Amino acid sequence: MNSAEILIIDDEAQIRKLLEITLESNDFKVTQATNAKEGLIMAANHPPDLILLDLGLPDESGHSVLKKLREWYTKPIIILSVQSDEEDIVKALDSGANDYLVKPFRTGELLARIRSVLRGATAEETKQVIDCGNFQIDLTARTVKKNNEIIKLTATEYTLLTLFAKNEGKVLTHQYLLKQVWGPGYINQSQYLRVFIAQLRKKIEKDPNRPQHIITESGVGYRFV
Amino acid sequence: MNSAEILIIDDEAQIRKLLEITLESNDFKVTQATNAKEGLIMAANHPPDLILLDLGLPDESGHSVLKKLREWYTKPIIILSVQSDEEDIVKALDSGANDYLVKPFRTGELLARIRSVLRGATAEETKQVIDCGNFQIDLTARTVKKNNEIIKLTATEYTLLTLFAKNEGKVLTHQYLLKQVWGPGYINQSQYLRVFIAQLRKKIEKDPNRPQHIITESGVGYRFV
DNA sequence: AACCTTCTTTACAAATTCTTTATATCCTTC
DNA sequence: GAAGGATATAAAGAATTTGTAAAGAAGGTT
Repeated sequence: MNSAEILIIDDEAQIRKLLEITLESNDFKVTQATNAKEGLIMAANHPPDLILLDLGLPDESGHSVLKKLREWYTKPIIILSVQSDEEDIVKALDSGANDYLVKPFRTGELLARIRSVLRGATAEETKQVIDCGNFQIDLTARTVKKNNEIIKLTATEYTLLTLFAKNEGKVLTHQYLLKQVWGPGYINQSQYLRVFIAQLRKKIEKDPNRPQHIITESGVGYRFV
Repeated sequence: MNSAEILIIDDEAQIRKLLEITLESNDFKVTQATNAKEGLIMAANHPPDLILLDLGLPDESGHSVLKKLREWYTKPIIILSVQSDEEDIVKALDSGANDYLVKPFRTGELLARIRSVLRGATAEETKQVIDCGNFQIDLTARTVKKNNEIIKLTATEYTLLTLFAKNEGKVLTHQYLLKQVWGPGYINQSQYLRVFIAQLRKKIEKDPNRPQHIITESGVGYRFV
């Protein structure tokens, strides 16, 4: 769900390992560079959503790397540095860094600061949409669209449809469907199912008489394709 | 050249004076509030470009003030606090603060961090007005206009409407709406919702009998389009 | 104190959805 | 191709949910 990509540019193996574990356990995708040259190449080849940059690199000044990155890279850059001098912090922030943490840093705070700077950048939420060709189910908005028009479904119809969509290709027995949608006490009310299947087909199928999505498996249940 | 307006919310006169001198000598325009209540009113009456918020206010928790501000205020907020606990920092950043400085802070660093967050804010278009075609919601002014005329909405109606506007297209359940607008203890008071939905529709819909914005999703909740 | 605004509660009307019934259609098996 | 069970569909009435008006309560203002 998170899956933002973070590039770590740091020469200390210990720090890189710590960051890797911390970030990956928080659903971030992590790539790593051990020096300035490598970092700049990796950032250019595959621009990440955020860069964690150490100022104390062996081959080039961190401030210089920051300036080079900011010539084209517009997404957030957070500086990690052992230097706590005001001069360094001001210089880094004025060169385009979004934040500056002094090592050793607290991982919880780092994560919060990462979330904070990413908030502005990745404002769009990941939509969960199931595409069924003929129509689409938007799970976050809880709507079903057909030809870009919202189809009105009752609560029960929607529950039934999402149950099908989440088990595409599988045969769902009458008992299972009745139990999931209406509850365990309704496993004998097969007529409910027939009524609601008919209503659903009327709403989503092109030709309800020849259903292409909700297929009946006679004597067993229904299958969604 | 700068002239960005900064609101200081802090009860310590010394800090306020220090900030005032520092900021004004750097071409910022400064306004001040000495407690939470005053701060919220000043921010609402004349929204500044940035807010410096002290967490240790006498009349209300700083975290609470931050949350109230973030309900409508989209520009940068920097926290100044004597608290250096990770818990406080994470909580503040996750509540929408853009940065967090521990007192005593270095003025040069503060200025650099102010420049940093202002840089991002001006780059992004801070959308303060939500256009719903038929009418517009001005989040900074806390007003709703229809045909360029201001519609009078009560506080509750406004909260409900902005909640809808911020989640356009999504179905919001009764429970969610009740929890967000009235609080967790009210999730069973669906009648409140019906009354206020009716009032809102009367005010914003062309034909309240045939709502085009607030759509009811029977058995589930409402959807705003 | 009288007034105004807003919130809360009540009562009933209207709309929607669910359940049931009735009947038609399909499919399998002999 | 006929019989019988399973499935499909329409339409009714029953039940639930939602909409609306309006009265009472609470709080703030003049």
